[in-house]
Amino acid sequence: MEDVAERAGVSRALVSLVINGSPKVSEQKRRRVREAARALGYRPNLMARSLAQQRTRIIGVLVNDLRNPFFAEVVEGIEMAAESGEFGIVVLNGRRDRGRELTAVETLVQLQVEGLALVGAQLDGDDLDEITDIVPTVVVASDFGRPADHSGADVIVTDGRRGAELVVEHLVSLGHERILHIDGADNASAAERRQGYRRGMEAAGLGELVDVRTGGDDEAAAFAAIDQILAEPAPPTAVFAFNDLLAAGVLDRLDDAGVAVPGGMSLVGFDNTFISALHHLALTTVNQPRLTMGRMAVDALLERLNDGRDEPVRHTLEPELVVRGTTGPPRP
Amino acid sequence: MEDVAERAGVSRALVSLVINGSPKVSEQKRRRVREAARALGYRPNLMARSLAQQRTRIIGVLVNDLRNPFFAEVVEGIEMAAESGEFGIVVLNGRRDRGRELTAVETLVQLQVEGLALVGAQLDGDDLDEITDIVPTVVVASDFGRPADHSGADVIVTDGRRGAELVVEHLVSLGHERILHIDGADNASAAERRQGYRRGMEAAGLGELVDVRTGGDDEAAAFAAIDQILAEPAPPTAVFAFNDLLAAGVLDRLDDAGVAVPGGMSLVGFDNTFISALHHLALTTVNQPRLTMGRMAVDALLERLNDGRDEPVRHTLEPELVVRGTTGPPRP
DNA sequence: CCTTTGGATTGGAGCGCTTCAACACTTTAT
DNA sequence: ATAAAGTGTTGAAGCGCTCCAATCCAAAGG
Repeated sequence: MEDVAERAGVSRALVSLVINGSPKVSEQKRRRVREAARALGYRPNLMARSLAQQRTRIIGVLVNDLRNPFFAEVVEGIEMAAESGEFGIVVLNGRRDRGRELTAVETLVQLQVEGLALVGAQLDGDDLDEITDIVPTVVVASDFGRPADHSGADVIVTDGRRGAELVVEHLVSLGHERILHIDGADNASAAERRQGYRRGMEAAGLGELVDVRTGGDDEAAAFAAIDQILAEPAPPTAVFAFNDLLAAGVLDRLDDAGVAVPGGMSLVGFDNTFISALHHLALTTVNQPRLTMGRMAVDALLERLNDGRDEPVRHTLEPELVVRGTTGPPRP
Repeated sequence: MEDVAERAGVSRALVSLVINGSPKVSEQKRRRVREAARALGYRPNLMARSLAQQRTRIIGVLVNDLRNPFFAEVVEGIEMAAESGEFGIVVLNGRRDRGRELTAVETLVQLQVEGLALVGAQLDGDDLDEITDIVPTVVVASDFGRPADHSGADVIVTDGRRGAELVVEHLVSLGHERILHIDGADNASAAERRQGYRRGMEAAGLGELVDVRTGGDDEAAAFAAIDQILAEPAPPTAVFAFNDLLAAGVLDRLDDAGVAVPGGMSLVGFDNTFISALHHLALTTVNQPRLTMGRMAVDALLERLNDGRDEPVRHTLEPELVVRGTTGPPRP
């Protein structure tokens, strides 16, 4: 910067003004500075600028698992919204590990991000409380189920309970009774969907038949559960899997076992990722508006940063059942 | 930091030493500083630290498209390797747009990243030359086809030419002759695969039948091409798609058109993403060792940063044909 | 001709940290 | 006892930038 100033025959302060597009600089000097900067290949040091300015214009994003297309799309939504709000984002990958998530958050905080978006985080409520004290936070696509007044974080979720209910209703309307749920284990949104499943079953008078098995959040997690289920005397006629990835695993395993879908077993996923739309899977699933969720997350953050809101908000989006080819009437 | 120093009754310099784990600090003061820091909830400002230290220990990662599981996994490989090299990474998403990639690189450079990994970048050779002058760069999973001495960037690729040849060889060995290629349009690794396809066809004496159609890099891009192909008098008996995503689109469209796979048409993808492994697709494809690519990319960067290497290296990994269920003998 | 006004420019302090030379104490060797 | 050699600790400079108050200058007003 020093060099640029010298070459342009002005002070460092003036260079700063030009770089930041201040209106109160004469055309002539502006040109000279611009030119000098180009000639010297000058690029401002973002670190120094942030330090001096006492702000970074960065939103930190912690994502549970980048490989899951669902999260990847939420992140894209966040990115696009941040961009139009003149913010950059820094994405860190928790890789499904709470410890890693914690250090990732620490890194982001030290990076002085102005806001934090936790996408599908595994953190627990206490972690969240601590974080919220430090930096404006929005939780996306996972629910810590805290009373609104307890945690300071904003929450953007699709109603997982309702989504699960829709699934059960759909299956019941097809005539299913033995509907089993392979859950997301300790995944952040697993509890809600479990609950929705239960309520749906009870509402249909099927409370006795509630059956939840431990799954996880990828294809592999489905294998053990399915093997076990098929070995039992009275297997279910329908399986509701925690998410599309898990459902894909279920589908594979059923295929291995020679069980036709939906002829021998109906199957439903969750998330409506592009995978479920592939014709060869044609997975019945529940849609979550991913881009919208990302956008709303950023909006929530910006309201805090720009408009000074400081009570937490919670936006619950409506899930939508997407019926494709993996659900049908139960086998006789 | 000031406050911590005061509370612990020491100088700011000492606090710095403690934070950075210097061995030359007495146990007593170390404890006092630690305690004061905890009590005050002190966290070092990474920006200030980087500024003072004149290094960031950050590797910038620019990725072509986060939604493509292939890239997401390469990024995971990079992340894991960076972590063990005591580096952090910052991931920016180019979203398949050269302009956005350019500004992303600019952002990363201003962030003072110490190294840059371009994953599947769309940038052209001149862009790359400029970037290379500024920061150590490694190009992953895309090839600018520059002579080694021309660009200063390291390159980590799977041999796309060879991969495409393997595909053609496989199809030819099954008896196919009318093998068509739906390419990746102007995607960074499209040219290599096109070339491999051509060479494979020529080597098999099928030079006359070379037929390349414009595709892209996701499912949607396949539709137009397939519709057109099926409308022609003598459709091919096999299609080699640029990547798995595109192949999935082809599969869908063939399905719509009532063409059986592989009975009526054989199909091959590229990348061996988890999608191709789903039993219901069971896509024959070409594997790229994604995690290894990520690791090698970081290694290349670290050699430059830590060991001072400064001539570019190029690592070409061997592709591997993965035969699944979408390829078989041609229809009669 | 002198004062006012207002826009353009600049000096310098300060952002939170690291680092290095210098200093203050101990301990050990002489 | 004194010098030499460690150990721990600190003051202050400096990293690259921003931004405020101060200054400068030219045009306008009296």
